[in-house]
Amino acid sequence: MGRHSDYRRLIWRVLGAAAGPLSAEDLRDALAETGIGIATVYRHLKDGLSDGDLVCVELPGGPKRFEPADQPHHHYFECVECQAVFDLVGCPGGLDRLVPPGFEMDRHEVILSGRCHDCVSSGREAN
Amino acid sequence: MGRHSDYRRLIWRVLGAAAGPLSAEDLRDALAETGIGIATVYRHLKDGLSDGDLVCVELPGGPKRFEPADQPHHHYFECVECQAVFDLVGCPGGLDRLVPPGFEMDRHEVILSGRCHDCVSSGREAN
DNA sequence: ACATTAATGATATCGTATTATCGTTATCAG
DNA sequence: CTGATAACGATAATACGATATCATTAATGT
Repeated sequence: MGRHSDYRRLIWRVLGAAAGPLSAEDLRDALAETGIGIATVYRHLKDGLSDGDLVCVELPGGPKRFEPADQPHHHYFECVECQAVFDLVGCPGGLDRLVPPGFEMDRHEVILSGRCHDCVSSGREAN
Repeated sequence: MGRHSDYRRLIWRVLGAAAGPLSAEDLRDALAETGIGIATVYRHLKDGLSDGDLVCVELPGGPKRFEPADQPHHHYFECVECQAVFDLVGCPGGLDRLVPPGFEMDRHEVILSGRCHDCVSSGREAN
């Protein structure tokens, strides 16, 4: 095997412990001490997608983010200050009544945005 | 004045008649007969944003889309077949209860996806 | 007619996220 | 030790949306 075949394990561990989906850069930063290169991060993320272990989350105006595939249906909160994305629990009902006649909905996404706990309590302000 | 100062009017007319927000490319295609260039489209869109006449809508994995600013709060349906985006009327309630303690929500977005009326009735299938 | 100005189109350039290339290095088998 | 293999890092290349540049042309005023 190659030099550090445990990078994959490290990435999985970081993703598993995260409060929400992480981007490739987030992961590289989280593992900066190990000296991991961005190419390696993308490689493992790609493998994870093919293997079905990871899912990709796209939010408006940001890079692709990734999280373990074995999570129940949920949505996201994006902090406008620190750009972090947090998983939310639960799902609002009543979405079906928004669907126009003749349309067929098979997915939905709910994205809340505002300031996260840390940014609120540290008083960071939008400018 | 310049050659065709009515491009702006044309763009506004197309946006006003559209079933949802349009991208710069959508607009160029809609006005293809006029020979409008993509630079002109972007120029007028940019002006519209500065003037507050237009708003920008970003959906995951797509280009920026634009629509008139004088519309009531609403959400979107994106067709996975033809990629068109449609305005929806109404807004599901109960989003506040998704906000974790200590977080402050100031915006939300709801995006439904599936197949639009035309793609359903014409039998186009996802592959 | 002539000069001025503003709008335009072609295209070059940019920014950013992502992927591909390739030489290097660690690990392992014989 | 030697050769093969797989993982790696640096970085070149790509994709694509958006912007900047610049010469051209239409409308306007004189």
